[in-house]
Amino acid sequence: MTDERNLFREQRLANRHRLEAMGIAPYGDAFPRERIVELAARFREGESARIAGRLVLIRNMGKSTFGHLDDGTGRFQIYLQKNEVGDTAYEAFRYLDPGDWIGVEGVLFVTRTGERTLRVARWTMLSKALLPLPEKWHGLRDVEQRYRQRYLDLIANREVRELFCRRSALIWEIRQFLHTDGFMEVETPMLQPQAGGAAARPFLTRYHALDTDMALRIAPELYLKRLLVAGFDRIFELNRNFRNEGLDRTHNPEFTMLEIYEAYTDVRRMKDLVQALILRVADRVYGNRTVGKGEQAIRLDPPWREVSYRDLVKERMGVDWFELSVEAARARARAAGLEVPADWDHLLITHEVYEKLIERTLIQPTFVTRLPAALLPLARPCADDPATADVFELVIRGQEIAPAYTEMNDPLLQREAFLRQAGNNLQKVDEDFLTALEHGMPPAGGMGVGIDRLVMILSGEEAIRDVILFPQLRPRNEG
RNA sequence: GGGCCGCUAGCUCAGUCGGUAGAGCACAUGACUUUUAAUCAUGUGGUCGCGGGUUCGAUUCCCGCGCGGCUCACCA
Repeated sequence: MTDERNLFREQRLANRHRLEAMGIAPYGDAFPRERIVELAARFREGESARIAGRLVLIRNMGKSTFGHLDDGTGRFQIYLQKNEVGDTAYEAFRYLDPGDWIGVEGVLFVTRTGERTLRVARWTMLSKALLPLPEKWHGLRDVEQRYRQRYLDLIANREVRELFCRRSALIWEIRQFLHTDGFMEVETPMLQPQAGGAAARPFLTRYHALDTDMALRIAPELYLKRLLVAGFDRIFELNRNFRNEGLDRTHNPEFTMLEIYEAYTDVRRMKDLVQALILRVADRVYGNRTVGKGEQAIRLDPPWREVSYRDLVKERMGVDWFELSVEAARARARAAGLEVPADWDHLLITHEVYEKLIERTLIQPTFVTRLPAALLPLARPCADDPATADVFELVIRGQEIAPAYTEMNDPLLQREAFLRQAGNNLQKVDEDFLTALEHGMPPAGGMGVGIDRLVMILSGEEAIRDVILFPQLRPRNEG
């Protein structure tokens, strides 16, 4: 396998040496040039042009040769004639291989079959490729290689390239939207002495200079709230979180999260904000409010359904669900096909019902409101019912896209909630954060938006690794 | 972590009911000065993922391992 690969490499190395023997440097210098996308827009026959790119196709016809140049903005056909470029330059062109980078200049014309083409007067070597491009008919299909050598995937598969261009445009659009709305982007620590703001296993590491353990953040929440204490009224952070959990179709250990906080508001403002944000990117980046295909097609046109957690559970498990004894609830959940350990209380059973039987059925955008306060220590309880939190979860295509809270800002209640969550393990309570709260945090609404999942939904993709350029894979080891 | 499936030429794939393998593209050589996944002719290219077992003989059957995919579990 390696020998075979080397054979191709040897042939290309031989071509490199032939070029060098002719006085042509295989790795050339900067080459000022016009982008192909711009050339295509201003094309006029007879005018001159200067472009550069990767030579993706070569069709040699004896004393003339056609090729296609791809510069990342587009593709353009080039044409060489032996008597035009001269014997030496034409001879040297024979030592080019598909995948090489070159620069060309010449005059524009239209071929007999109507294709816009550059007749090359001079060409310049920019970079020799020693390894071949993926197959030109079928592209690169091998899933493992697509992820391990994503650059080949991006060369060979146009739709993959477009997906990542859209992802970039989406992120730009979100930033622009928020800046226009008066939000300030901030950067808080990714390396934290104590991971907080969510319940997940962190990646742990060692900081030698301080001789102390550190964690990669699982969420930026507790630092962003410190900034609310500082008096910033509209802030957001758009960056990576790290969670040391399983790897599957919807989970990557590092993923991109947008967190937004706005002082003097609550969860209802977040509802309007997330809807406006998603519609903005759907309109401007995807140009469509219906995304995905078939039964999975998502209609983003408002209004979006809003329903309480309680009502959803009653809808699925019976109106008397919340009056049932633990034993009766357990029996009914088991009858519905769930595995329910004997020591679970009513709250845990109910949440299992929600996660396993209900959430995945919510395909169209749905705000699930009033979740159990016991599960959400960082949210403020509802005024009319302290057992439920004043929150929503935006669910689309069965996936949680954006949780939003009216944020907890009472330091005493916050401490109680932390202690309940930590099982009175004092190690886990973030005292620095509680101290900040004791200095006074204004009432605020806050929200997290899972960017990878949002891109998945808007792009109609089912696997998170298809929307991450370099998804996590098991490292290759020697055989 | 469990279950199932996959791994054959550089790429995309076929195939061998157990007798060491094929196609297209790519690559090489030749022909061709407006081609379009150029065409035509000739040719090169493989430890059939790795290791072990059964067998006269294993790419094929069995076991283990590696990597990947799907799925279940875990994951507020």
